Amino acid sequence: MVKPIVKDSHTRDKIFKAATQVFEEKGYSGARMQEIADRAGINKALLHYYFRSKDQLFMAVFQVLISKMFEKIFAIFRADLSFKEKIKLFLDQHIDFLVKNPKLPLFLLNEMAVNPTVIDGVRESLKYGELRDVIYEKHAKELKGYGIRKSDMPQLMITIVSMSIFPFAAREMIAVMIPQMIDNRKFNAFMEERKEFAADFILSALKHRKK
Amino acid sequence: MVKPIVKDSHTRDKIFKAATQVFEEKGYSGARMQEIADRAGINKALLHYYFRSKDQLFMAVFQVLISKMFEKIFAIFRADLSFKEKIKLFLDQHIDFLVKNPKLPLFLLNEMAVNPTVIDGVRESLKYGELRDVIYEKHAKELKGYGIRKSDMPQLMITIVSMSIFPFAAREMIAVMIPQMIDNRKFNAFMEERKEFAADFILSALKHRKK
DNA sequence: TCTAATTTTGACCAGTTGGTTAATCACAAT
DNA sequence: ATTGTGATTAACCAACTGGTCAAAATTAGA
Repeated sequence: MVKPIVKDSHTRDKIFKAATQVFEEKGYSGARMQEIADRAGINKALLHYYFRSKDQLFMAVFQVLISKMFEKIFAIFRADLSFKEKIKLFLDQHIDFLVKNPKLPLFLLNEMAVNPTVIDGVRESLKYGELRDVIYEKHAKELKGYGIRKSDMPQLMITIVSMSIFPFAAREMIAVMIPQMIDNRKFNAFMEERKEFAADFILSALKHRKK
Repeated sequence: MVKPIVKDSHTRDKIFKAATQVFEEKGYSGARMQEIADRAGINKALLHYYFRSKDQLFMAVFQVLISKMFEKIFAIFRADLSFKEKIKLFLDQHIDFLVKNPKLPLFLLNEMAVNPTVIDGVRESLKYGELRDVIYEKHAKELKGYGIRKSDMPQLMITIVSMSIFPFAAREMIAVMIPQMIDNRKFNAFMEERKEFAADFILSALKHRKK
């Protein structure tokens, strides 16, 4: 039998999945190697056999997760559509994605804030500068019609992205303030509703913008 | 000399401030009692003299911070102004507040997500249900004119609040994607700009809303 | 089947962490 | 000065945590 390029991918995978869960739930400093081992159904020593240290395991997980998140966002904005259509597509697809990965936003934002070192390992996957220019060039006419200058792009992009991300990051706070939102199905229904609400909101804002 | 009601408030205060700093920076599980003691310039044992345990110290800090945050938000929305004016006032004052407390949003959101127990200790300070109704009743006419039904209020309120909070929660991610934002002054200028941008954005969206 | 490499485990270790304790210090009241 | 009280400290401890290691189990190849 051919020697596999990576060590037994079955066990490695179980570890990786367990680690992803635990890190997302508890964050780096709250996560325990023992718990990851338990959830993977293996010995703690085996964890260090596949991933030398907690840091290395964490970085492996973090890199995959942040790539997942950004690939999704970038792919949508790179598509060949009008800006208006892109906004709709973005809200639709990104909210679908986040419903399946509800803990992702807060996990990524928090780890980056608490330990900015993690950023060095992923700077490459996040070259947005290029994208921002591409977006503006591509839609210059449409956006100018809305009174959006190139210098307004950061404000606009952050606003759009926050529409989908923020409710997930603020999940618990929302649950406290609107008790029926504690129920996952209710919250997901709220996010389903939000696809249309946010698209209408953004497009109306753009159409009617002063200046 | 009169016996003070609370133990020496000077030391207690130094501890509380140091704890606030450390918890905000590292989160509960990343914070170390030793570091808090060091920053307060005292012995670690003295920490436990004033606050029995890490949990107790944390809850004290957490409660004060979450109250600070919500009092600010609630106070503004309770004011006697038109909805339009409230939005402007909110963005103005809340962004000013967050510029002075930039780590607050992510800290609160994350701790609530990682350890939902903390919520029990502060449910009282967060009775929003009442407020939502008050807001809608008070501005029913104005909001109906914008095509906002009572059932849309959560979508709208979350959108408004995210305008100020999200950029602070996503501070590091923004810094990665827009390198000049690494500079604090640039970021704060961006948030200053955002006051007007967000107000225009929201009000235009409302005015021009379909349905 | 035998052997060598790989995978998995239990036991163990050193450093860290929250927390305790008994002693000391500062100081106000007698 | 003495005494009593609260504030502060150094030293210490038990539990936890990431990580190691040598031995055992499994697997693949000759």
